[in-house]
Amino acid sequence: MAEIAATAGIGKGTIYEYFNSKEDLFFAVFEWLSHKIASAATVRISALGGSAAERLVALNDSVVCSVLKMMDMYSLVMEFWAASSSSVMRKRFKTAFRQAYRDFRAIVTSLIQEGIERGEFTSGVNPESIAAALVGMWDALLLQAWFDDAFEPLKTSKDFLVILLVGLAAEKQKL
Amino acid sequence: MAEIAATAGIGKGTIYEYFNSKEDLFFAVFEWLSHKIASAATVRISALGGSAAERLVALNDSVVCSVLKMMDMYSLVMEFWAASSSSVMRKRFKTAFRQAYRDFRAIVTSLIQEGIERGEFTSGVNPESIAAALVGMWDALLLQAWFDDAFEPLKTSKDFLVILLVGLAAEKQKL
DNA sequence: TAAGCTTGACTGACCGGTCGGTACTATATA
DNA sequence: TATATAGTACCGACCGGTCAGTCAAGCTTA
Repeated sequence: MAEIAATAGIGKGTIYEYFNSKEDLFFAVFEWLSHKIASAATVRISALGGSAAERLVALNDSVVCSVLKMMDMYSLVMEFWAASSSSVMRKRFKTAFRQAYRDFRAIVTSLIQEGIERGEFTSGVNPESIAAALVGMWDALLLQAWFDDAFEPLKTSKDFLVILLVGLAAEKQKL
Repeated sequence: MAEIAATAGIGKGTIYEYFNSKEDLFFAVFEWLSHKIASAATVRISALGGSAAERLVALNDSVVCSVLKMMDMYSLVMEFWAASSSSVMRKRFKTAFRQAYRDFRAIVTSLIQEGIERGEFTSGVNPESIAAALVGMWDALLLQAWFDDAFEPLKTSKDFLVILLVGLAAEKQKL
């Protein structure tokens, strides 16, 4: 807290004018980063033209690139994950994370759903499962990149998405 | 440390007969869990018969199920991630994680590589990218399950794998 | 000058690590 | 066999450092 106050150029006591506790401040940072990532990553999909496949590729690029740009903050994400497992802060963080993941999955789900309705994607697919896996993949590729400088999350995700899109479009080939 | 000693039914000082510091103990737990997960998840793939696709499905089931069985320890994983971002312990944990991910990716990569050589999978694919995404997906689906009791990682991963396998096998359809 | 804002020295709970000491076993010696 | 010595495992009271949170004193502003 002393270090934060010093960095902010205020006295330690002043922090407590704005936050009731260190945990409150920590949670506020979590929400701030959460919104920052969400708004940076989620390009206005509906505004974007093109096929569902094209938009999925665009979303992939946007998510991976924007998180890569703030890779220096990635350690924070891990701190937040840990917070969601700490007995004291668990509830708050767990709830927030659950909601954040649900929201993000919902966006991707609707994009895939639309692809099915348009006839681009096979109807045999469960949009929610694909969305969850994609969201997870973004998370995890960035995590692997954090551990390994040699790892290329953008290339990897693009390669992967190409294959996935072939699978999604399978029905078309039967026509 | 006092609590750990109490739980172990030994005195606090005794811990230091076996570990030099709290961090050393923590790292030992990390290595223990690391091996536990690796050996539990990695079914003897080579011993397993069947096509590459079948073995990929088997691996998927094995990984997801075995981690689900030790879900109560999942919070530990998050603590370890956080440790890899903490300034003091960073190096050790980061290195270990990097290696663990590389090892696991290598297993999956070779499985996919084999599928390509056998002609099951399209040669247009980059095995490493697919492997990284799969490994990431397992990680991230379990993470989402940790946050959300309603989330079904096994079902999700199976659904997803089906679509992915269609994409991977695409070349075959051209024959 | 009064009200409100800001501050950083201070407090007390907490915790990792230490150390003097006990107890028990194994080996060597007489 | 009895005794001495050495090695090993164990213990928990204690120490010193750390840090979130407090509050009386100083400062600013109207």
